Amino acid sequence: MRLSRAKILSRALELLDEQGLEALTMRKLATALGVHVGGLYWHFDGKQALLDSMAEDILGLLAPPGPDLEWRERLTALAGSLRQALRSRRDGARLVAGTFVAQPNTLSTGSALTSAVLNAGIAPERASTLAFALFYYVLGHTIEEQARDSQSSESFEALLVQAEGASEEAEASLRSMYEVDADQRFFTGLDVFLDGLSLEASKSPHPRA
Amino acid sequence: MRLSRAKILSRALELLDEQGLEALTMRKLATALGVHVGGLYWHFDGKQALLDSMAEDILGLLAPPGPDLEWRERLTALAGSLRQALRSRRDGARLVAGTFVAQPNTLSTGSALTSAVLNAGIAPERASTLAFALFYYVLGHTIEEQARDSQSSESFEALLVQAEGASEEAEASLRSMYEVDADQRFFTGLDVFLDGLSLEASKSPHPRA
DNA sequence: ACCTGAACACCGTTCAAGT
DNA sequence: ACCTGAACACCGTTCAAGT
Repeated sequence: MRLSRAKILSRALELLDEQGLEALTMRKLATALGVHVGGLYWHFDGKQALLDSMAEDILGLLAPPGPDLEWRERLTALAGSLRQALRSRRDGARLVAGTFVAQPNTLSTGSALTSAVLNAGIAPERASTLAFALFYYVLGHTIEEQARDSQSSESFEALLVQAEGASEEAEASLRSMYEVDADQRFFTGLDVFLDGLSLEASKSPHPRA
Repeated sequence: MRLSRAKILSRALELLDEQGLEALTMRKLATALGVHVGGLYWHFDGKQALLDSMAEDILGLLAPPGPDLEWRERLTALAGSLRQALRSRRDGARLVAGTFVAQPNTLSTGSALTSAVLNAGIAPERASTLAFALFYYVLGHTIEEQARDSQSSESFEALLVQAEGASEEAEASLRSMYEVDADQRFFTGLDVFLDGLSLEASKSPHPRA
């Protein structure tokens, strides 16, 4: 069974789903491929290079929104699709957060977000800044979602008990994370950001679309 | 020289500043303290417990805003102070992102944000969700800021060259991260979110303050 | 060109034994 | 109570040597 970048990559993504980011080691990956560790280093420069490729692969799942969407629907679709892409693999958000790659899919994700923000009527010199702001929100939210997936519900109970002593707000905060489902929390925060964008655009309009 | 939780913790934070999160190992920490590795495990249950304590220590730097501030000023101060706390140590944001602790400072950070959002006039059942949204934004932004600090400017040049081939937007995006300073990017994104909050509050007002 | 085999320089964690 | 000393079970990476 011959090796190849593609084969290594897909096996690595499988391992990620099965065991999580922590357990993804070059040695386990080699064993899973029926090969000695050293062999991997002919195809990839190192573990980080492999992780970068995995992140790039995940961002490749981002669905380009239909071209006839209004800016707000377009940004909602993009942000939702980005979140889904990150959620497609266990620890996907943390994986992407740990890499900073200039590869096709990563760059096109950035430019898709930026052009959608431009379409909202935001001035060019602020558009990319705000596109990144949106990206950070999606990334941060999804990291936390997946962190919760990996946590046993018992340890979350314990956390709640701890919080009860602290303050009303602290307890209510945690409880809402437990009760309100992730989709709703995600889109609630997103909508507030988009409300802000539309207000920003109406203040100093740069018409487009 | 006797060991203690406090001594281990402060030496660990120094090591973090000097070498970064990757290089912070139990063995190096033990050596820096003039002690054998095993000794650390009497004071901390494991490396994660130490990291949790470090995160808790960092969040302890969050300055409580004056009580007579208007909600928007209060949230701006809180978010800015949170960012500064995370930036007080090398890789501070990534450190905090990797922990999910129910300890006093962590919980009080959450409740400070939540009560400030409540003060903005947001309905209680949405306040904590939006407080978290804000938290994710600050965390994500600061992680990226610190990632850039740790990157050589040459590798950033190389990234830009890569991006030039991709698309206009991609290049402009990256260039803006390079040119616009971090403070300005941070508060630009924050303002948009706060604009959204005020709009949200005016739609279904829950008056407070 | 592509992989083996073995080594190098590390890790986190445990635990009997010492003091 | 607090730490030593030593071991266990891992890591990522390199590289001569094989095919």
